[in-house]
Amino acid sequence: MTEFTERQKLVLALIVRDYVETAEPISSGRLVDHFRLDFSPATARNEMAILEKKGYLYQPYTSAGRVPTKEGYRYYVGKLMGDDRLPTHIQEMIRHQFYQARHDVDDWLSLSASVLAQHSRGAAIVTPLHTEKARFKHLSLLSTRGRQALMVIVLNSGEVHQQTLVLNDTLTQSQLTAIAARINELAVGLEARDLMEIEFETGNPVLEEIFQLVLATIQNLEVVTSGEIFRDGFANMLSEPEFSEPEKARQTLEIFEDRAVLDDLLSRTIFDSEGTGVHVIIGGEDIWEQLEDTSLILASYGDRDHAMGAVGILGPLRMSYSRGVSTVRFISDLMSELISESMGS
Amino acid sequence: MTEFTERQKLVLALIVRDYVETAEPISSGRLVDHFRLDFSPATARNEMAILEKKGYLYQPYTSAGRVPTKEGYRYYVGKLMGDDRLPTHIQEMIRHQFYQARHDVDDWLSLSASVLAQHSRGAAIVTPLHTEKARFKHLSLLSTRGRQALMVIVLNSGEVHQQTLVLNDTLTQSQLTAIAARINELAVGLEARDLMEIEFETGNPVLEEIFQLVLATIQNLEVVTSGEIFRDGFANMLSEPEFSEPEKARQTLEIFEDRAVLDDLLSRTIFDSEGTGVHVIIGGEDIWEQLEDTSLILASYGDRDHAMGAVGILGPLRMSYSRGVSTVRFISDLMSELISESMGS
DNA sequence: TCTTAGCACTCTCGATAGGAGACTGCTAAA
DNA sequence: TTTAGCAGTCTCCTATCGAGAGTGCTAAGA
Repeated sequence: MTEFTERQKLVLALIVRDYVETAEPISSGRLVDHFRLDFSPATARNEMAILEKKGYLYQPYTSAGRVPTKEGYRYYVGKLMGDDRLPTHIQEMIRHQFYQARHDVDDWLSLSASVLAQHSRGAAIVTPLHTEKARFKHLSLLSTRGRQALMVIVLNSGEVHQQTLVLNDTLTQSQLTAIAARINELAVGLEARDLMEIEFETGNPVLEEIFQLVLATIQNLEVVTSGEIFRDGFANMLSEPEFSEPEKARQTLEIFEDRAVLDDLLSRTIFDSEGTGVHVIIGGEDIWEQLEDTSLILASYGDRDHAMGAVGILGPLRMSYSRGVSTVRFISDLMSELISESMGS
Repeated sequence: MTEFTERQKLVLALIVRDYVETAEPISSGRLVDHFRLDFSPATARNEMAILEKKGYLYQPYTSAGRVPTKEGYRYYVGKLMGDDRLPTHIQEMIRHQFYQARHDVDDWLSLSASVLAQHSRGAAIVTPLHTEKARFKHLSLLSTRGRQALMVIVLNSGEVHQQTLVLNDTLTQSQLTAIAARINELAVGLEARDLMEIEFETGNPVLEEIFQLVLATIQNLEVVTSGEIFRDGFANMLSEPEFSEPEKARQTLEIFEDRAVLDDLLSRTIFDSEGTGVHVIIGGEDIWEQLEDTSLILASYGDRDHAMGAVGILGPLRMSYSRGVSTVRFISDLMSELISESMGS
């Protein structure tokens, strides 16, 4: 990678910052003026020409100001952007909101989405906790109505999965409790592949039916990212000028609504990263074509030994990366902290 | 209400249908031509002038074609629109999809949303089952991780509510099971107000803490529409020309993302209607100002004696009401049928 | 060698104008 | 009561033009 002089880096950084705010191409005059630089517009123009030749800036038309390219954003995020923290009073405010909702972990998730959306002004995405290795801990069966029963499976990681079953007969709660107790006895602590080995001497068909369902559910858990994805704040994005063409807005919203794409992105974030760092995906990084005009800032939370989830935001290329990264980082740290706290000592 | 001649009704109906398709003001010439009417454009113009004077049509500008007003749509939906059914092969297709997902009632909900969105080409909204009178049936406590425990409450209606608790101490599964058993003993069959009367002789603080939470949850259930709302297909709406101005799209998306508004609308639909009919809310009916430019088609499902939920779609005023109504009606009937079936005999 | 003033050049954007085309309402005849 | 004919109106498209913004280049200055 080509290296730049300090002044070139400064010019690039300022153009990114200014463009993110104004959404208008930045001219040499404006740059020098607005940031009170100690060199002249002509010098700035020379630097900008160099940055453009190297592919970090581009001109919408012959005599317009400059706009960062994807490469420009990437360089900015990687090398130029300081790692800001959220201001302390905002951190306090957010913490306060979370502690008010302290009894319900699910509330934390939707609260995360809402806080992320509000502070980053992008669209927020949050997934619940999820483990790779599903190890059976406990099963509960609840009679709900008629032939319906709710099956709740708890895994060792603390991950909860549930499903409403429609059985062949109506069973009472005590019958269901008995069946659940029997399965718990046999299956506790086992992984899916071990569960398959269990032989049933009982000729009880109901028990076997339910057991098969438990088995299927656990196996399924190891493959698919489970649970609901919490979303919020897409409306924010429609205010951005890049979505004034409805076709572009539609395409982006389709990504946001499409579980398949999100699952792919999020699961890579959760399991592929070494550290707990924040991932910034700018313009799809030439892997996801649909994301050409959008950027994502993603981070995982939880801990590798138990279960992890992901939080993130989605915005136009021209988004405030520093605000986004600091918000996402803060929320993911906060979630990790809350979860580890609630695991007790 | 003023009555119209048959021909006036015909003209109104055709204008609505044609405008819904083309999104362009309908001229007298186009109308006669396209529908091969046996009167002349001049006659059509006269009728259109009358319909405009009565407030059912309007002209975007002096010499443009006509567009239906909200009143026009309302008259069309109320008196002119036939009650079409979905084509049989589509019905079969949808049924097939539902029967494939027959083990999980929650899947039915998200499937409903997806099917509604796809067939109506609008944005779909689906709520889970909900009762007005919450009567305690069964409680289950599951140890998940550390101090966290999952509380699952089943009501007599079959409605399930759950919450992750963060307790003061780490409890084992068997301790939790014992506590749940104790509460079940005391509380089965009671309503929230009866639950409040129970006196605790036990000096067990953990039991009392959990009991208070159960109580709070049940009381809460009677007030708030509970559970997640399933949404899908907002991207469809962005293709409509009425949302080419991003500001309008943003406002509409905000409604779609805002639980408060949806809860209001949906709970009215569930509990205020006499029959199981389909409600069409056009332009907010002068009650909801935010809905001025949108229409909703809503219906409830389930049965009044147990629990009900709502399904619906949201679209621009210029939406295909006949397709919308037939889709919503079919889905709500199908859901009712599936749920009553699964209640056994 | 690096920086900067000066200047010609390019391109967008907004305003203005004009004309084609689409529909209407009205009038008068069938 | 219906309809042909017609004048009138308004939008929308296109073309034109000038102002303004910003650049790249050149040549002079530090």
